[in-house]
Amino acid sequence: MTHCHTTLQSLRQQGFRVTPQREMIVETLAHSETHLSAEEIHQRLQPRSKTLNLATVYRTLDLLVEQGYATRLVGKGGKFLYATRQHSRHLHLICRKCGRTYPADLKGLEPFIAHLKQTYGFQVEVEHLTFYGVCPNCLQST
Amino acid sequence: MTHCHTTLQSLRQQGFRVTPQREMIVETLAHSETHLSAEEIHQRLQPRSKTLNLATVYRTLDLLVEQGYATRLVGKGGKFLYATRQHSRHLHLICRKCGRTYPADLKGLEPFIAHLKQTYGFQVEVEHLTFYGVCPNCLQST
DNA sequence: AATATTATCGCAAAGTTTTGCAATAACAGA
DNA sequence: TCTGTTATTGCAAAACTTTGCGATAATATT
Ligand SMILES: [Mn+2]
Ligand SMILES: [Mn+2]
Ligand SMILES: [Zn+2]
Ligand SMILES: [Zn+2]
Repeated sequence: MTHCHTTLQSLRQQGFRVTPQREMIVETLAHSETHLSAEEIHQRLQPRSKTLNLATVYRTLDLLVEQGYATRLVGKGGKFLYATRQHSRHLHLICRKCGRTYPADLKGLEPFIAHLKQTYGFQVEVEHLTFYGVCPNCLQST
Repeated sequence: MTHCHTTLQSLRQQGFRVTPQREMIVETLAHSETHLSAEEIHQRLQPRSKTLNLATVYRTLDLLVEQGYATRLVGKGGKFLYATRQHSRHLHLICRKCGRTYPADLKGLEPFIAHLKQTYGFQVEVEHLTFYGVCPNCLQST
Protein backbone atom coordinates (compact mmCIF):
# COMPACT_ATOMS: atom_id res chain seq x y z
CA MET A 1 0.00 0.00 0.00
CA THR A 2 1.53 3.22 -1.09
CA HIS A 3 1.89 6.28 1.03
CA CYS A 4 -0.79 8.30 -0.73
CA HIS A 5 -3.37 5.57 -0.09
CA THR A 6 -2.68 5.51 3.63
CA THR A 7 -2.91 9.30 3.74
CA LEU A 8 -6.26 9.29 1.96
CA GLN A 9 -7.61 6.54 4.20
CA SER A 10 -6.52 8.36 7.31
CA LEU A 11 -8.16 11.53 6.09
CA ARG A 12 -11.40 9.65 5.50
CA GLN A 13 -11.22 8.14 8.96
CA GLN A 14 -10.80 11.61 10.37
CA GLY A 15 -14.07 12.60 8.73
CA PHE A 16 -12.72 14.44 5.72
CA ARG A 17 -14.11 13.62 2.33
CA VAL A 18 -11.92 11.98 -0.26
CA THR A 19 -12.48 13.78 -3.54
CA PRO A 20 -10.81 13.20 -6.90
CA GLN A 21 -9.08 16.55 -6.46
CA ARG A 22 -7.58 15.52 -3.13
CA GLU A 23 -6.55 12.15 -4.53
CA MET A 24 -4.67 13.75 -7.40
CA ILE A 25 -2.96 16.31 -5.22
CA VAL A 26 -1.90 13.84 -2.54
CA GLU A 27 -0.62 11.45 -5.17
CA THR A 28 1.36 14.11 -6.98
CA LEU A 29 3.03 15.31 -3.81
CA ALA A 30 3.71 11.80 -2.52
CA HIS A 31 5.35 10.71 -5.76
CA SER A 32 7.52 13.76 -6.10
CA GLU A 33 11.15 13.56 -5.14
CA THR A 34 11.41 17.29 -4.62
CA HIS A 35 9.51 20.02 -2.85
CA LEU A 36 6.70 21.43 -4.97
CA SER A 37 4.83 24.71 -5.09
CA ALA A 38 1.05 24.85 -5.37
CA GLU A 39 1.44 26.22 -8.87
CA GLU A 40 3.69 23.30 -9.90
CA ILE A 41 1.20 20.76 -8.59
CA HIS A 42 -1.58 22.54 -10.42
CA GLN A 43 0.38 22.53 -13.68
CA ARG A 44 1.29 18.87 -13.40
CA LEU A 45 -2.37 18.01 -12.96
CA GLN A 46 -3.58 20.13 -15.86
CA PRO A 47 -3.58 17.16 -18.29
CA ARG A 48 -5.61 15.04 -15.88
CA SER A 49 -8.13 17.65 -14.90
CA LYS A 50 -8.73 20.80 -16.87
CA THR A 51 -11.06 22.20 -14.20
CA LEU A 52 -9.00 21.66 -11.04
CA ASN A 53 -8.71 25.06 -9.45
CA LEU A 54 -5.55 26.50 -7.94
CA ALA A 55 -7.49 27.52 -4.83
CA THR A 56 -8.39 23.87 -4.31
CA VAL A 57 -4.71 22.96 -4.49
CA TYR A 58 -3.91 25.54 -1.84
CA ARG A 59 -6.77 24.39 0.38
CA THR A 60 -5.78 20.76 0.09
CA LEU A 61 -2.14 21.55 0.87
CA ASP A 62 -3.25 23.55 3.90
CA LEU A 63 -5.28 20.56 5.05
CA LEU A 64 -2.35 18.19 4.59
CA VAL A 65 -0.03 20.46 6.56
CA GLU A 66 -2.61 21.02 9.28
CA GLN A 67 -3.20 17.28 9.64
CA GLY A 68 0.49 16.53 9.60
CA TYR A 69 0.79 14.73 6.25
CA ALA A 70 2.92 17.41 4.61
CA THR A 71 5.25 20.21 5.45
CA ARG A 72 5.33 23.74 4.16
CA LEU A 73 8.61 25.54 3.78
CA VAL A 74 9.53 28.99 2.56
CA GLY A 75 11.52 28.82 -0.65
CA LYS A 76 13.68 31.45 -2.27
CA GLY A 77 11.69 34.58 -3.05
CA GLY A 78 9.20 33.89 -0.27
CA LYS A 79 7.22 31.34 -2.27
CA PHE A 80 5.84 28.38 -0.33
CA LEU A 81 6.96 24.85 -1.12
CA TYR A 82 5.39 21.61 0.06
CA ALA A 83 6.68 18.11 0.73
CA THR A 84 5.23 14.90 2.09
CA ARG A 85 6.35 13.17 5.19
CA GLN A 86 7.02 10.14 2.98
CA HIS A 87 10.22 11.88 2.21
CA SER A 88 12.55 10.24 4.71
CA ARG A 89 13.30 12.02 7.96
CA HIS A 90 15.90 14.65 7.63
CA LEU A 91 16.86 18.15 8.57
CA HIS A 92 16.82 21.04 6.12
CA LEU A 93 19.63 23.52 6.37
CA ILE A 94 18.59 26.57 4.35
CA CYS A 95 21.12 29.26 3.56
CA ARG A 96 20.06 32.86 4.14
CA LYS A 97 22.52 34.14 1.56
CA CYS A 98 22.06 31.89 -1.46
CA GLY A 99 18.79 30.17 -0.62
CA ARG A 100 20.11 26.68 -1.26
CA THR A 101 18.78 23.79 0.81
CA TYR A 102 21.14 21.20 2.26
CA PRO A 103 19.84 17.94 3.69
CA ALA A 104 21.31 16.85 7.00
CA ASP A 105 20.98 14.03 9.49
CA LEU A 106 18.76 14.31 12.55
CA LYS A 107 21.02 12.04 14.57
CA GLY A 108 21.81 13.64 17.91
CA LEU A 109 18.74 15.81 18.10
CA GLU A 110 16.39 13.29 19.69
CA PRO A 111 17.38 13.96 23.32
CA PHE A 112 16.59 17.65 22.90
CA ILE A 113 13.22 16.89 21.32
CA ALA A 114 12.43 14.56 24.21
CA HIS A 115 13.45 17.28 26.66
CA LEU A 116 11.02 19.71 25.00
CA LYS A 117 8.24 17.17 25.37
CA GLN A 118 9.03 16.65 29.04
CA THR A 119 9.50 20.30 29.92
CA TYR A 120 6.83 22.00 27.84
CA GLY A 121 4.53 19.15 26.85
CA PHE A 122 5.13 20.15 23.25
CA GLN A 123 5.29 17.39 20.64
CA VAL A 124 7.74 18.57 17.98
CA GLU A 125 7.20 17.45 14.39
CA VAL A 126 10.55 15.95 13.71
CA GLU A 127 9.91 14.70 10.19
CA HIS A 128 10.88 17.79 8.32
CA LEU A 129 12.72 20.27 10.52
CA THR A 130 14.29 23.35 9.05
CA PHE A 131 17.18 25.40 10.36
CA TYR A 132 18.24 28.67 8.78
CA GLY A 133 21.80 29.91 8.66
CA VAL A 134 24.76 30.35 6.36
CA CYS A 135 26.15 27.56 4.21
CA PRO A 136 29.85 26.66 3.83
CA ASN A 137 30.08 28.32 0.40
CA CYS A 138 28.62 31.61 1.55
CA LEU A 139 30.59 31.61 4.81
CA GLN A 140 33.76 31.47 2.76
CA SER A 141 32.84 34.06 0.14
CA THR A 142 32.20 36.83 2.69
CA MET B 1 24.01 52.73 22.37
CA THR B 2 20.75 51.10 21.44
CA HIS B 3 20.36 48.12 19.22
CA CYS B 4 18.90 50.04 16.30
CA HIS B 5 21.92 52.35 16.18
CA THR B 6 24.37 49.49 15.99
CA THR B 7 22.30 47.88 13.28
CA LEU B 8 22.25 51.07 11.20
CA GLN B 9 25.98 51.60 11.67
CA SER B 10 26.75 48.06 10.63
CA LEU B 11 24.60 48.43 7.56
CA ARG B 12 26.46 51.62 6.62
CA GLN B 13 29.78 49.85 7.11
CA GLN B 14 28.60 47.11 4.80
CA GLY B 15 28.03 49.73 2.11
CA PHE B 16 24.28 50.08 2.42
CA ARG B 17 22.83 53.57 2.61
CA VAL B 18 21.15 54.73 5.77
CA THR B 19 17.94 56.45 4.77
CA PRO B 20 15.23 57.97 6.99
CA GLN B 21 12.93 55.15 5.91
CA ARG B 22 15.40 52.49 7.02
CA GLU B 23 16.00 54.30 10.30
CA MET B 24 12.31 54.38 11.11
CA ILE B 25 11.73 50.79 10.21
CA VAL B 26 14.72 49.44 12.12
CA GLU B 27 13.77 51.51 15.14
CA THR B 28 10.17 50.35 15.10
CA LEU B 29 11.14 46.71 14.90
CA ALA B 30 13.88 47.00 17.51
CA HIS B 31 11.60 48.68 20.03
CA SER B 32 8.76 46.26 19.60
CA GLU B 33 8.23 43.54 22.14
CA THR B 34 6.31 41.40 19.72
CA HIS B 35 6.64 40.10 16.18
CA LEU B 36 5.33 42.58 13.62
CA SER B 37 3.99 42.31 10.09
CA ALA B 38 5.10 44.68 7.35
CA GLU B 39 1.64 46.17 7.37
CA GLU B 40 1.79 46.85 11.13
CA ILE B 41 5.14 48.57 10.82
CA HIS B 42 3.80 50.64 7.97
CA GLN B 43 0.75 51.68 9.99
CA ARG B 44 2.78 52.57 13.06
CA LEU B 45 4.94 54.86 10.93
CA GLN B 46 2.05 56.56 9.20
CA PRO B 47 2.04 59.52 11.63
CA ARG B 48 5.78 60.06 11.16
CA SER B 49 5.87 59.74 7.40
CA LYS B 50 2.81 60.01 5.25
CA THR B 51 4.74 58.99 2.15
CA LEU B 52 6.58 55.89 3.37
CA ASN B 53 5.64 53.12 0.98
CA LEU B 54 4.69 49.59 1.99
CA ALA B 55 7.05 48.21 -0.66
CA THR B 56 9.90 50.02 1.06
CA VAL B 57 8.97 48.36 4.33
CA TYR B 58 9.05 44.96 2.67
CA ARG B 59 12.37 45.68 0.98
CA THR B 60 13.94 46.91 4.20
CA LEU B 61 12.72 43.87 6.11
CA ASP B 62 14.11 41.61 3.40
CA LEU B 63 17.45 43.36 3.75
CA LEU B 64 17.45 43.00 7.53
CA VAL B 65 16.67 39.29 7.30
CA GLU B 66 19.24 38.75 4.57
CA GLN B 67 21.91 40.53 6.58
CA GLY B 68 21.00 38.70 9.74
CA TYR B 69 19.53 41.56 11.79
CA ALA B 70 16.01 40.21 11.83
CA THR B 71 14.07 36.99 11.46
CA ARG B 72 11.04 36.23 9.39
CA LEU B 73 8.50 33.75 10.58
CA VAL B 74 5.25 32.48 9.15
CA GLY B 75 2.32 33.53 11.27
CA LYS B 76 -1.19 32.08 11.38
CA GLY B 77 -2.87 32.42 7.98
CA GLY B 78 0.45 32.40 6.17
CA LYS B 79 1.26 36.04 6.83
CA PHE B 80 4.90 36.89 7.46
CA LEU B 81 5.99 38.31 10.78
CA TYR B 82 9.33 39.89 11.62
CA ALA B 83 11.40 40.24 14.79
CA THR B 84 14.80 41.62 15.65
CA ARG B 85 17.61 39.60 17.05
CA GLN B 86 17.57 42.02 20.02
CA HIS B 87 14.76 39.85 21.25
CA SER B 88 16.61 37.51 23.57
CA ARG B 89 17.61 34.10 22.29
CA HIS B 90 14.84 31.59 22.46
CA LEU B 91 13.11 28.83 20.64
CA HIS B 92 9.65 29.17 19.13
CA LEU B 93 7.34 26.24 19.43
CA ILE B 94 4.46 26.80 17.01
CA CYS B 95 1.38 24.63 17.19
CA ARG B 96 0.05 23.25 13.92
CA LYS B 97 -3.46 22.93 15.30
CA CYS B 98 -4.14 26.25 17.03
CA GLY B 99 -1.33 28.40 15.66
CA ARG B 100 -0.20 29.62 19.07
CA THR B 101 3.48 30.33 19.67
CA TYR B 102 5.19 29.14 22.83
CA PRO B 103 8.62 30.43 23.82
CA ALA B 104 11.11 27.85 25.01
CA ASP B 105 14.68 27.65 26.20
CA LEU B 106 17.53 26.79 23.86
CA LYS B 107 19.50 25.13 26.65
CA GLY B 108 20.66 21.70 25.53
CA LEU B 109 20.63 22.40 21.81
CA GLU B 110 24.14 23.86 21.53
CA PRO B 111 25.98 20.55 21.11
CA PHE B 112 23.80 19.62 18.17
CA ILE B 113 24.33 23.01 16.53
CA ALA B 114 28.09 22.60 16.99
CA HIS B 115 27.87 19.14 15.47
CA LEU B 116 26.12 20.57 12.38
CA LYS B 117 28.90 23.13 12.01
CA GLN B 118 31.58 20.44 12.26
CA THR B 119 29.89 17.92 10.00
CA TYR B 120 28.36 20.11 7.31
CA GLY B 121 30.16 23.41 7.75
CA PHE B 122 26.75 25.02 8.16
CA GLN B 123 26.44 27.91 10.61
CA VAL B 124 22.95 27.73 12.07
CA GLU B 125 21.22 30.96 13.08
CA VAL B 126 20.37 30.09 16.62
CA GLU B 127 18.81 33.41 17.62
CA HIS B 128 15.29 32.68 16.57
CA LEU B 129 14.76 29.02 15.86
CA THR B 130 11.32 27.65 15.21
CA PHE B 131 9.98 24.15 15.70
CA TYR B 132 6.53 23.10 14.57
CA GLY B 133 4.41 20.53 16.31
CA VAL B 134 1.41 20.14 18.58
CA CYS B 135 1.00 22.01 21.85
CA PRO B 136 -0.09 20.50 25.18
CA ASN B 137 -3.63 21.92 24.87
CA CYS B 138 -4.19 20.52 21.41
CA LEU B 139 -2.58 17.16 22.24
CA GLN B 140 -5.14 16.75 25.01
CA SER B 141 -8.21 17.89 23.09
CA THR B 142 -7.76 15.32 20.33
C1' DA C 1 30.22 73.46 -0.87
C1' DA C 2 29.44 71.63 -5.42
C1' DT C 3 29.35 67.41 -8.40
C1' DA C 4 29.17 62.66 -9.87
C1' DT C 5 27.74 58.10 -8.94
C1' DT C 6 24.39 54.88 -8.05
C1' DA C 7 21.62 52.70 -4.21
C1' DT C 8 17.15 53.44 -2.71
C1' DC C 9 12.57 55.27 -3.08
C1' DG C 10 7.62 55.73 -4.51
C1' DC C 11 4.42 54.17 -7.56
C1' DA C 12 2.02 50.98 -10.28
C1' DA C 13 1.75 46.49 -12.00
C1' DA C 14 2.50 41.65 -11.49
C1' DG C 15 2.72 37.56 -8.84
C1' DT C 16 1.29 34.70 -4.94
C1' DT C 17 -1.97 33.15 -1.38
C1' DT C 18 -6.32 33.44 1.04
C1' DT C 19 -11.38 33.92 1.40
C1' DG C 20 -16.70 34.46 0.55
C1' DC C 21 -20.34 32.38 -1.68
C1' DA C 22 -23.48 29.65 -4.38
C1' DA C 23 -23.40 25.15 -6.76
C1' DT C 24 -21.96 20.47 -6.43
C1' DA C 25 -20.86 15.99 -4.94
C1' DA C 26 -19.23 12.75 -0.97
C1' DC C 27 -21.01 9.80 2.17
C1' DA C 28 -24.10 8.27 6.05
C1' DG C 29 -28.55 6.45 6.81
C1' DA C 30 -33.01 4.88 5.17
C1' DT D 1 -30.24 2.43 -4.49
C1' DC D 2 -32.24 6.71 -3.21
C1' DT D 3 -32.21 10.81 -0.15
C1' DG D 4 -30.62 14.35 2.93
C1' DT D 5 -26.89 16.68 4.99
C1' DT D 6 -23.11 19.41 4.61
C1' DA D 7 -18.04 19.42 3.39
C1' DT D 8 -15.79 20.69 -0.66
C1' DT D 9 -15.40 22.81 -5.09
C1' DG D 10 -14.85 26.51 -8.73
C1' DC D 11 -15.00 31.09 -9.48
C1' DA D 12 -14.16 35.82 -8.55
C1' DA D 13 -12.56 39.10 -5.47
C1' DA D 14 -9.61 40.42 -1.77
C1' DA D 15 -5.36 40.28 0.63
C1' DC D 16 -0.54 39.86 0.81
C1' DT D 17 4.21 40.14 -1.24
C1' DT D 18 7.44 40.99 -4.87
C1' DT D 19 9.29 43.50 -8.89
C1' DG D 20 10.32 46.98 -12.88
C1' DC D 21 11.19 51.58 -13.70
C1' DG D 22 12.10 56.41 -13.70
C1' DA D 23 12.90 59.99 -10.08
C1' DT D 24 15.34 61.08 -5.93
C1' DA D 25 18.65 61.50 -2.46
C1' DA D 26 22.82 59.27 0.17
C1' DT D 27 27.57 59.03 -0.03
C1' DA D 28 32.32 59.69 -1.98
C1' DT D 29 35.27 62.78 -4.31
C1' DT D 30 36.87 67.16 -5.56
MN1 LIG E 1 13.06 17.72 2.30
MN1 LIG F 1 10.28 35.48 19.34
ZN1 LIG G 1 24.69 29.73 0.78
ZN1 LIG H 1 -2.18 24.19 19.97
